[in-house]
Amino acid sequence: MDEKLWFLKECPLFERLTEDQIERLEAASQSRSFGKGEMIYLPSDASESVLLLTKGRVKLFHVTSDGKQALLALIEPGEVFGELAVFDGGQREEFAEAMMPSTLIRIPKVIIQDLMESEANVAIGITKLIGFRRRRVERRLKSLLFRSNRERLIHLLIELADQYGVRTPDGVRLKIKLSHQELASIIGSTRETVTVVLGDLQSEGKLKIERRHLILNDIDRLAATIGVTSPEVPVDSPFLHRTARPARYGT
Amino acid sequence: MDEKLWFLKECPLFERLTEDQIERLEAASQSRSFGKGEMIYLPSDASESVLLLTKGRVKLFHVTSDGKQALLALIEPGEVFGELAVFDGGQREEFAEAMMPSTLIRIPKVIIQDLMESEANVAIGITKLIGFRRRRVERRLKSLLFRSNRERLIHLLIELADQYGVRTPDGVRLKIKLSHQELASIIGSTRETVTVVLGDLQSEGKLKIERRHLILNDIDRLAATIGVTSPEVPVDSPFLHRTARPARYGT
DNA sequence: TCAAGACTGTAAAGCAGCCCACAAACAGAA
DNA sequence: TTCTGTTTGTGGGCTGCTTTACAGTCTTGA
Repeated sequence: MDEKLWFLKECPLFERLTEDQIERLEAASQSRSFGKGEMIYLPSDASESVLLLTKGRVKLFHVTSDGKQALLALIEPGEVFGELAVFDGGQREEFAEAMMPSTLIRIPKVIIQDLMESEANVAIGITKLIGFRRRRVERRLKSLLFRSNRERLIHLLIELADQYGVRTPDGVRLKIKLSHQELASIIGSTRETVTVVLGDLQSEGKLKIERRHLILNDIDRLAATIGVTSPEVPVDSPFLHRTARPARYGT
Repeated sequence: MDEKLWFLKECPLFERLTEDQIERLEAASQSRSFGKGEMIYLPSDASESVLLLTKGRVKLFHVTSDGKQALLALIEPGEVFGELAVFDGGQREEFAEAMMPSTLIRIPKVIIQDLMESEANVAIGITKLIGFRRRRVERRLKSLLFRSNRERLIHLLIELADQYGVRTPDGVRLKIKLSHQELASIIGSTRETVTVVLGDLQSEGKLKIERRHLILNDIDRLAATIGVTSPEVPVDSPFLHRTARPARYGT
C-alpha cells in the first residue's frame, strides 16, 4: 500500500502534485500483480484506466488474422502504458501481457482527465509521453518501409542498444534477452530469417552472441551501414542494477 | 490578414479562447503561401513552429537512403501539422511539401506552449491531436507488418475511403487523386506492383477506375477480405464541396 | 493545339524471404 | 541428474515482389 504511494510520487508525471493530490490519486488507484504470461488486457477490454508498471516487464502486441504476433512495445518498470485511454473512449487496440512476474498500478482515466484539466504540467507531461512514443512509432515505420530484413534487424539492434545497451570492453552489450521469434515479431519477419541474419552478422564480426546475450562489436560502424547515428550508451557499472533506461517524460 | 483571424477562430484547438487570446495568437503568427511542389520544411530545419493549413494540400514524407519517398501523412485544410515541435526541441524529422498551391499559418511554438500552460483545453486538444495521430501510425504499422502488398493496398484504400470517400450509386468514390507512385510510397511498395494489383482488383470486380478516380464497388466485402470493419462513408452531396473530412480533435 | 513530361500498363528475369521439415542445443522443473 | 519443452541452426522448394525495359496514354502549360 505504502509502496503504491511511493511509485506514484516517483513517477515524473506526478512529481509536481501536492501531497493532497497524490493522496487522492493513490486512493483511487489500485495495485495488482500478474504472473508470467498472464494477460493484462485484451483488445476487447474497455479502456478505463492508465497503467503504471512498478515491477517486471510487459509487452504490447497485436495479433494478425493468421495468428502472428506483431510486437508494438516493451514496457519497463516506472513506465506508463495504455495512456491513450485518457482521451479515446472506446476499447483497447492491443494485447498487454506480463513477460515476467509483474506488478502495476491501475489509475482510472477520469482521475487523469481531471488532473489534466487542473494541472497544466500533468497535461503537458501526458502530451510529451504520447508524442515521444509517436515519434518512436514513426521512426519505426520509416525503418520498415522499403528496407530489407537485414536492415530492419540492424535498425532494431541499434534501437535496443539505445534502450538496453551498456558499453563493455568488447562492445555494446544488450541487457535484455529476446528470442529470435520475438525479434522477428518486431520487424515483421520470420524466426528463421532472423536466425540466419544474426548468423551472418556474427560471422562478419559485427556482433557476438554470448549465452543468449548480444554484443555489438562496433555499433558506430553498424549504424553507419544503415545511415543512422549511433546512440549514446552508458558504461557498464556493477553498482547500477537497472536493466533498462525508461525514457523520462517529466521535464 | 482578417482571414488569418478567421481560421484561427475556426480551429477547434482554439475555439474556447477569449477574444484577447485569439488576437495575441493572431499577432504572433504569420501566414504564408507555397506553390505546388514547394518545400515547406526540411528535416534539417529547426522546429520552431506549429503549422495550420488553410488552403491546399500538404504531404509529409521521409526519404530513404536510396532516394525513395515514404509518405507519412496528407494534410488537409483546417488541419494542424508539425505539432510535435511543441515539446521536441530539435529538428523536424520529415519533409513537408505543398502538393498544390497552399497557404498556411505559422504559429511559434512558444505561443502554443504558453497556451498549454494556462488553458487546460488547449493542452488537452493538443494531446488528443497527437494521440489520435499516434493511433493512426500504430494502425498503419500493424497493417504493414506481415502483410502482402495486395493486403496493404486494400488496407490503404479502405483508409482513404474513410477519409476521402463518398457513397454513390456505384459504390464508394474516393475524392482524391493519387498516382500509383504515391500509393506505393505509402505502403512501401513499387509503382509497378500497385499497377498490377489495382488491375487485378478491377478485373475481379472489386473496384473501378474512372478518370483517375477510384470507386470501391463493395467496400464491405473488401474490408471483410482483410478482416476489418468498413468505415462510415457519407452520401455524396452536390452541396457539400469539401473534398476531405479532416478529423476533429476539439472535443 | 501541340509538344513535353508525367503517368499507366505489361512482361521477363532474378532474388529475397517465406514455408516446411528436421536436427541439435539449451533451459527449467522434477 | 534426467526429462520435457523451448529455442536455435540449416537446407530446399516456392512465390511474391523488385528490377529493368519499353510502349502507350493522359495532362498540362506554352
